[in-house]
Amino acid sequence: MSSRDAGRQPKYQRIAAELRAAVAAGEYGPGERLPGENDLMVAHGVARMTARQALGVLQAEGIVEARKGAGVFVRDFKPIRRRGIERLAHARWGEGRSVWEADAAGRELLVDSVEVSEEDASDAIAGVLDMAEGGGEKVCVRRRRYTLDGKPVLLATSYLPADLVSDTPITQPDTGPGGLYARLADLGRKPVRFREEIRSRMPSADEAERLTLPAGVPVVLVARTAFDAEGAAVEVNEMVLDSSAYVLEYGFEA
Amino acid sequence: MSSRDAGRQPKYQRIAAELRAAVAAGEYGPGERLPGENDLMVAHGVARMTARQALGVLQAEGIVEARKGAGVFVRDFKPIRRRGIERLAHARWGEGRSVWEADAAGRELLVDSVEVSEEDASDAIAGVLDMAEGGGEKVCVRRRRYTLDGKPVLLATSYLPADLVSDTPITQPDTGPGGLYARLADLGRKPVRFREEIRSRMPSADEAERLTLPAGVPVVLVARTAFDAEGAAVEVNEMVLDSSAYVLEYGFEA
DNA sequence: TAGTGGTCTAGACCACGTA
DNA sequence: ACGTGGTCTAGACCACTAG
Repeated sequence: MSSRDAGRQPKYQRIAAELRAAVAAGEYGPGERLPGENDLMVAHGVARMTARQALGVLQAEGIVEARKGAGVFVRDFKPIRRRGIERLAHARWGEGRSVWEADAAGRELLVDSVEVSEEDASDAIAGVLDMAEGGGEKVCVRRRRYTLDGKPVLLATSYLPADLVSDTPITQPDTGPGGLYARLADLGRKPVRFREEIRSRMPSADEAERLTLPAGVPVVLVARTAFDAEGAAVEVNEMVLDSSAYVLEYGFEA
Repeated sequence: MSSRDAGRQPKYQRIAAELRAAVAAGEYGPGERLPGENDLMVAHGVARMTARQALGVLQAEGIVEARKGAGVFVRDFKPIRRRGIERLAHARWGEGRSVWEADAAGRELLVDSVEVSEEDASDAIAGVLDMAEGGGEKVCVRRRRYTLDGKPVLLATSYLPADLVSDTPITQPDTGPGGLYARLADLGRKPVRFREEIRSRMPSADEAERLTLPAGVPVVLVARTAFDAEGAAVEVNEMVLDSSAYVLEYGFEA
């Protein structure tokens, strides 16, 4: 460190803190450009790598996004709401205003790509899904990607027992009116109960690419298991969500 | 770049990919030490900052954790399960057990610190909570931190209308048997319905410190609103969870 | 005490976006 | 064409942890 230490904090942390405060104070609004590496070098009298490190802190925090050749910009947060109840049932839940705003108004969630294949079940899937006796460990795998206003926001992978769904539209890209669950109903295996397990972590390199995630944006993992009237697990759907695009909502009674 | 480009990828990405694969293949198990900066410099013939950058990638992905003066180690993932339904069933909290103690599966989840105060409601909270007419915008705020096996994993902040809970144990650090919701029941405002909103992002510097989070670990935010029999929102609980410590679970019917 | 990661410098060349 | 962020080098000193 060259001259003063300024409160026992590393220079790059001080610079980061200053920028963070400025963003929080609204000096730089969503989408606006921050001082770049060169600006910070001059303003604080530091080397390029130090200015870079300061900006790296804000990127890792998800506050800011760097665009090559353009600059560093304040990120925006406009999620959509995904309701655990409503989307799979008709019951209306939770009147009253919500804590986080999430407007889906006028924005389109579309399937971007569909891929269907038959594969050997992983141990994790085989352990959850109720496979028929002697039916092997084959599963029908449906991989889809969803985009919101053109931006990919969700990767979904469904697993179903292969012998259950063979020779049905479920093995086709287009499952027909009502979708997957309507076809399961046709088979007399209509899902009536669901369990969703949720966690979060940083994306793998592959996930970051397929969701076009900038640095500092985690993914939310939702694993949904669908049970039929007999309590058999007929489908497992593993979803990977862009955490900056979604607010999940669940309701339940005491 | 000095000699070969090796597939259009930056050196540090190649090194990171190699280490990532090695970890995935089990060459380095949870808790084990990876090659350090010096090792990578020698092995790949790169400068210190480049080796550092490679390790930085794995840290940002949450795969690995650096310990000053010791080395870089593979991180472990041992979450506990938090069930949305069972934990609030009145069969549990109605009879002397508080909400959070309910699911310490073998491991101990303890309250680390409690802080109670009366504050002006933020716009977000005031918009959600049903405040009495003319009762002002004051809210009772209860801040708690929970630790699991000594490690902080959850920050919880409850907001309740101040005029509703004044002169009750809710304004005390210890709310008594059955906890907060039992006291609301005493007031004839027993919560009967709940809504939980969930999102995820990287922690603020403050959150990272209070949860002792290493780099590359996001937080999960859970905002729970409790409604009484009249449908009035009597409590909002904003929680910040260490994402590596929790799996959330919800169940519902079609 | 020896080795580790953390911070920092002062240069360099590149690919990219915007104008 | 110019400025931007992205990558990289070859040094340096420090604080911390472990043996």
